[in-house]
Amino acid sequence: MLVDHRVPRADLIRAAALRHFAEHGYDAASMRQIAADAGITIATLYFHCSTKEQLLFDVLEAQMHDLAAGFDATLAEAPASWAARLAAAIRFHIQYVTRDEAGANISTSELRGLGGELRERHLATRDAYERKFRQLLSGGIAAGEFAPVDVAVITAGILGIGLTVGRWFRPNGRLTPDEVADEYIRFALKALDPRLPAPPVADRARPKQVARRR
Amino acid sequence: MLVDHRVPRADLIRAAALRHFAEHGYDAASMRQIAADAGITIATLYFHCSTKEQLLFDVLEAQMHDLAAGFDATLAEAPASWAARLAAAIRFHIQYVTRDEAGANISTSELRGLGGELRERHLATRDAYERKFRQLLSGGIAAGEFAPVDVAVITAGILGIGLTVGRWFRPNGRLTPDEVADEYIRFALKALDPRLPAPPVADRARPKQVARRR
DNA sequence: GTCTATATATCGATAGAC
DNA sequence: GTCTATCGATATATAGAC
Repeated sequence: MLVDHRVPRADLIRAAALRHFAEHGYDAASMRQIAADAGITIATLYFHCSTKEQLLFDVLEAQMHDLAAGFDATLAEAPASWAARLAAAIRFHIQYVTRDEAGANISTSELRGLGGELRERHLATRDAYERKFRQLLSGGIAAGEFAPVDVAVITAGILGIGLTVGRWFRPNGRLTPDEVADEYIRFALKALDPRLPAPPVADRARPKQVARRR
Repeated sequence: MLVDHRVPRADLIRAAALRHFAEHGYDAASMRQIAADAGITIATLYFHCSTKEQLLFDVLEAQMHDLAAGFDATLAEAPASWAARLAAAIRFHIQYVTRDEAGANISTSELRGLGGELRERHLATRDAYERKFRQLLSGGIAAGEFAPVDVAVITAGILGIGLTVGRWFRPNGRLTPDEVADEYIRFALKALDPRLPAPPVADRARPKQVARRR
């Protein structure tokens, strides 16, 4: 009775799929192995999902909605200043991607597996999350709490940092997720401080390009 | 005589492989299609390379050596100040990943295709490039031209930005590669300016975590 | 060096019994 | 809902003629 019916099968399947997509990549992941990991056969797996691509879509969407919900919950209790809110958002994002669960962030790396309408729909979900981050920057700039920057470019940079942190971070490494977040928060808030002068634009002489190997 | 023997076959094969690995990913890329793209059959392809994994290794190594050579050439003619040198390095990196050639940076996304010794060897090549970047930061800090930061973390962040720029940048977009580089250079140099005070450490209260879907 | 033909394995997806 | 068995396509890699 109290065995394991408490976790719906669909969630078991998504969890298994996430592990395999994250570890082997979408194309290399096998539906047979995903099914085995979820304790069923491939035929049963196909009873629960229509195609491999649809399964990837479901996994990515569930993850992005999870991320967005955590973001909202974090900001709901964050202090009022724009700097504090951006700091809380960065810290949440870093903590999310440094969880030791498999595949904390495969939305970018496995997006190639999606095509057509499913791809468009997931990109819209991703954009919605990025827009939340952008509004933190543009709001702070409008309020005079941040120095003016190119909001789209800097937002992409901050999210890009988070994306790659998930790749190199190791739970037993030198720093904790909080310490990593501290470093990036300090870096970003100093760069965004409106009271500080911007450095002179650096020499824009084109760097020397060596011929690429063909 | 002056037909196309000027480009060695091995280079044609690597270029075709790079295109397919970048576009479809390592696992989804087909050796038959790579061969066809290079104007030969799969049997001829296997005459020139031993395995698909070895071909990926060769492609990634050629690209990293290309990147490192460009980096060295850029710094060889960069001004003496650490800020100017870091700016030149960032600009070079951004310009490299925003080239419209296919797969300007697949070293991270397709690393999963390598295992065992080949993986270790390529990681060593990658580390060598990252070390060049780290030395710009640690050198500037030691000289008092940069504020003290965690060199490994900030270097990873800067390279992470570059990695993701290669994903969203579009040649006909709003900004040129130089303008994108300007934005990140300004951001980084301001954050690293030793004459400016660091912002107060942000509230480290743990962000609220919602339960993840299973 | 390049080809045709093929060996062998695994893939995604389905049919149909229970 | 879950299974066994299988279809048809495609994959990497190789054998052997030229």
